[in-house]
Amino acid sequence: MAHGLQVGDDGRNRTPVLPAGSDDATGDSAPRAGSRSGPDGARSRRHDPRRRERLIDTALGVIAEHGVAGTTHRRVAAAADVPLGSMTYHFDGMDDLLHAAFTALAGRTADTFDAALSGAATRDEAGEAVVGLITGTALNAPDTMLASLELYALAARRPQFRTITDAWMARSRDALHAHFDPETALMLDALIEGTTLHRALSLNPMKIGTVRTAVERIVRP
Amino acid sequence: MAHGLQVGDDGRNRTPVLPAGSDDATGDSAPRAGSRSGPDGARSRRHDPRRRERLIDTALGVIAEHGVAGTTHRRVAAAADVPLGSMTYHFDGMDDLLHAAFTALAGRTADTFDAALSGAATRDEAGEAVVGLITGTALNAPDTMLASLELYALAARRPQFRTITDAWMARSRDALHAHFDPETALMLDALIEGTTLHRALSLNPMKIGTVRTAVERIVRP
DNA sequence: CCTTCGTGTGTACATTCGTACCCATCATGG
DNA sequence: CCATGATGGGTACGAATGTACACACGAAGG
Repeated sequence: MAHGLQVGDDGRNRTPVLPAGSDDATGDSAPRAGSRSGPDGARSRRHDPRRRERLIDTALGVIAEHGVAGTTHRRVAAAADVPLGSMTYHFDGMDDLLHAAFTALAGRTADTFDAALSGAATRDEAGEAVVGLITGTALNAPDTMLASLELYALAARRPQFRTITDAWMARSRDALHAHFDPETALMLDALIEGTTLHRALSLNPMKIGTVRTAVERIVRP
Repeated sequence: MAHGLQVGDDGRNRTPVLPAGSDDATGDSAPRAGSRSGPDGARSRRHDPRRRERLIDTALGVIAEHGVAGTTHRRVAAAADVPLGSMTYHFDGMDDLLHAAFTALAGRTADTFDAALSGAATRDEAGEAVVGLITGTALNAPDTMLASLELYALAARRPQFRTITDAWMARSRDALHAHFDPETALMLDALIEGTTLHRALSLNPMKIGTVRTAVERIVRP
């Protein structure tokens, strides 16, 4: 059972069901053999615990590469090397997959945020931690940045995804509140957002020195 | 002729073509009558100069509402009340439509930017103009904000759209350079981006006073 | 040992999409 | 007044997608 997705549920059967692979049987496929393999060649066909988590990770990669638009069950399944049917088993639908993927993304990013800021003892160290977040690899990994953009666009349009961004932003603000007054935290948050975005899109990204100057100016009392 | 789209080109004919509306003829539609109308009821069937521009405008609205993902020829055509075939006539394909739409969006936004900043005489006035841009209606119209997000996501993934964002950002920077040193202009640009984004996504958007404080801190020498 | 049920897999189907035509119609310019 | 080409319009077709099943397996419990 996954997600309360029940299998033989409400008694409605749709079609009489044909015996086996009777009439169409596309023929191509050759589904066995090489693919889906452990180090050994032959078997390794089943029993994949944590497959759902693996699918979520894979989905984030697909989202980053192709956008929410280009994220299809088939593409994610192929990238994770699982059969298409596995998607409908583990997720209630496309929205469920997207929701799970973006929730994971927001959670990890917020964790990174928390970790960087919780290590700072002084206000100056906190400022430098912010500089590190903006210029570091965690927030700027192309996959993370691209997927975040997709989440923003999605959340802006579909309220059901706003809860993810809301929770994310709340966690970011809280992490900043530990070191800065509320207003400054808000401004810093916006600066981080804009700077990260610009660094991702611009051909010649802002120098780290400029980032540091900007942070210093914002946090300067 | 539009865009070198030639009509009877490469000699391959696909199917014999059936006489008129023979077999499928979905039945619904009722394509004449009310729709597509000027103020008068009956005719008004053709001659629509500037249709291409109208389609671009409509496409921006569709992009804002449904995202690039949900932007289809059929949806744009329906929204603009033109037949589907008109899309392939005026645009070489989906990418051409998107490119035209986002180019128009970037141009208009940059115009707004220029206009606001060119009206400022002093550094303080320029700062207040920036505050006005962030909190004003032009950049924050939901359609503009949403479409911009879509453009960012698209440009981040497809280099052919980067020229649009690059030109846009260059114009923004230039407008700021008229009043601020290059480094400050860069920081301001990032701040504008992040603040606008946060204001669009957040449930309780940053107060205008906070925006003003942030701008003042950044431009503070 | 055998039953049973959660997990995994393969495939069909309705729907929607981009695009490519072919035909109709009007504005021009001779 | 007519020929002509640009413009507008309708529709068919292959491809891709989300989803729903029907079947296959294998570990847990008797």
